Amino acid sequence: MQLHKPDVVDAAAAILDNYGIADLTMRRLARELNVSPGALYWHFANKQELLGAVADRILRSAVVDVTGLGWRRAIQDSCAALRDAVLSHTDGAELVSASFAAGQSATVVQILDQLAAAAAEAGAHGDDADSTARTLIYYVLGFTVDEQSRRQWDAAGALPDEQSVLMSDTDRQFAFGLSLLIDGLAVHGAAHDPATGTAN
Amino acid sequence: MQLHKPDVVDAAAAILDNYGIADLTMRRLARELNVSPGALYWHFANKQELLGAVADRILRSAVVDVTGLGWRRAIQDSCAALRDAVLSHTDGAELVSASFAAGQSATVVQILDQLAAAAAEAGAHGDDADSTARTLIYYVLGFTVDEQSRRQWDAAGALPDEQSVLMSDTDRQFAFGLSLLIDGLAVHGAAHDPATGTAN
DNA sequence: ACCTGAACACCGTTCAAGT
DNA sequence: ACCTGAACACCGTTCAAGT
Repeated sequence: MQLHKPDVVDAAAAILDNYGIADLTMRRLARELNVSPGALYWHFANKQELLGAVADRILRSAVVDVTGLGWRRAIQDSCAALRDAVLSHTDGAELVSASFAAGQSATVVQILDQLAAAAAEAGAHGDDADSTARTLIYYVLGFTVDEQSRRQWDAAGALPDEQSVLMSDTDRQFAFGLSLLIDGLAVHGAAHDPATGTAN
Repeated sequence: MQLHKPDVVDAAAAILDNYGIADLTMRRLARELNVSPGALYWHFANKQELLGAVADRILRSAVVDVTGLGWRRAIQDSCAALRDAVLSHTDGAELVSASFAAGQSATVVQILDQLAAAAAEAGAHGDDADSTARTLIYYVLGFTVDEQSRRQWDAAGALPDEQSVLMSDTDRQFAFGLSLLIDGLAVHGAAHDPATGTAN
């Protein structure tokens, strides 16, 4: 049977989830698919492009509809969905972060656009809306990479889990950092667009 | 002559500056130092530790004295110094970002402490001051990794430089994102500590 | 059009043995 | 204490040749 792009990406995602990013190599992936390493290069120009496709697969659940929510909830929901998506796969934050930095994730760009639209709604103009969106992405990816590496570190040490109905500490920390950005944006929006003021 | 840790780090930094992070390998470094690859493992446990030492070398100029400046300038100056330091070495942002994520840079922790102190001065308590400091670092590292990869991309294409006495666009964008965080922090500080209010 | 086989030019890390 | 030599177990990528 022939090799198709979605099958390759699925197999790559499976290696990621079961063994982590260090084991996601072209040779290992080829072995799993019962093809020679060179075969992958018919479908993908290089490893970066393959990883970008895996990143976009991870981010399928990260694109949420936020129309009509108001800019605050739009930002909160988009960022929460992004965080949840990357945390739900082994080394997902690291992979998406690297693919974003390499300019290989179309989906991150899509999320960036959504966030920029929300920033515009908050009163940021043109360039500032883009800067705001990028700042939000830097925050979410930086936070989640950190969060995920800590998790995996003390998954070995197996700390007492402390689960409850309450928000976990990391949830609160995530919300706090995000609130700094959102409140800062509100200040800027109010300064440049007094009509809207502190509404929403 | 014997191999000493600072010499190894200097040689590694030289490779980084002249050839980039992809060429900073243990074997290449050993070749440059006229030793066998195994020799490096007498002085450093592994590559991560070596890279952490290089990161700390890059960050020597990133630790600035901000006592008595007030929390806004303290944050602005610390972040500007961090940005300048990583941008002054080829792939410096990527290296420092990776070393920070791997928990191998003592200097980033030091900067983190400074930022947390400034956040406390702004009215953030305990955990929130730490969260604020981490958020600032995520921002600066995310921004600079992006900025540096764009620079290197169009260093090949050699776009017209557009240098002038004016602030460059990236300087303004950096300041804008940072102002979101600073203004957000001011809102939180004012909310929890009405006495200080909007001073500083 | 799609894939194999084999090569090219590398990696990080370990470790017995030397001095 | 510090380093060599050599090995182990891999990498990403290319490309003539096959079907």
